[in-house]
Amino acid sequence: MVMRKAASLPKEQLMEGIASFLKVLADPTRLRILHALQGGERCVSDLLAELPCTQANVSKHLALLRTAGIVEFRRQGTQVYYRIADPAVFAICGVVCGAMQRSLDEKRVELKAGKAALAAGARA
Amino acid sequence: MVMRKAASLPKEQLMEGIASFLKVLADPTRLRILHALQGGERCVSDLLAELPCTQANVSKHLALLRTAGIVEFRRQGTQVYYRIADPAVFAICGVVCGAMQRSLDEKRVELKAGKAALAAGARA
DNA sequence: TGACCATATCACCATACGGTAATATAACAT
DNA sequence: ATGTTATATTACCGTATGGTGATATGGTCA
Repeated sequence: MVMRKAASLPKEQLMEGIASFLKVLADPTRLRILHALQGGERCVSDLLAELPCTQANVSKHLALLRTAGIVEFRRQGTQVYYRIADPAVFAICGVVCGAMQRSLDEKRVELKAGKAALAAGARA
Repeated sequence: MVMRKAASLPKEQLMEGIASFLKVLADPTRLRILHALQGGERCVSDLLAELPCTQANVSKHLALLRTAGIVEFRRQGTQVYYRIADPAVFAICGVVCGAMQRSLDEKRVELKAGKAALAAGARA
């Protein structure tokens, strides 16, 4: 039996995919939109009320999130309700926050060590 | 006793922080660098050997990763060895891969449903 | 010192991206 | 039909970003 090469994309393409997914998340306005959607479905005008944004701008960001598969939507009358498609988004943000926290803590420690070294140098 | 306002940044700034952290991750070349570093410390010339990149380019990307606190480095002679500062990076990539996978699966299902609907429509 | 290696930084270009105003589309009401 | 509201799309502008070649910096060796 011939072994199929297990749908593992050329790794090169996987990197491209991860990068373009992350690019969509890597914008403060889109993160604010996702944060607003964390409280449940919202229609575009709800989002407009919560965000300091133009309607065109929000719509553009929503389109991006939509094509990335990060949000889904549903029409109700003239309104369009958006919702998070996969809560993994919040897991990502959580991990990022943790990493940032650790990174900051480390910087703080290094800073303290640096000051101590300087003081020692001054005494010498 | 006066309650301190618990170092909770204005949420606005938190979004900016997460976004700029993710922006650093959201580039295929930098992901390739991180992937190479997953096998342990590498010096710049090692990375140059593994990546289809200019030296200036790799150096620029490493500088970005450094200032974001994603990698750390150590000098040894004329060489500079880089390493991952926090393996959370890989956790993030893992979660992203999972989300992408689910998103693709969903698209596949919708596609199938769409075809079925078309077929039903054709029969009607 | 000077030559040589590894790495970092600079100046520049082309492209991508976020924001906006204007316009288009879609659903409903009259 | 016409008008109105809600959302999407388009065209454009300014800026940020990735890539590159040239140059600078820093360490080692003779």
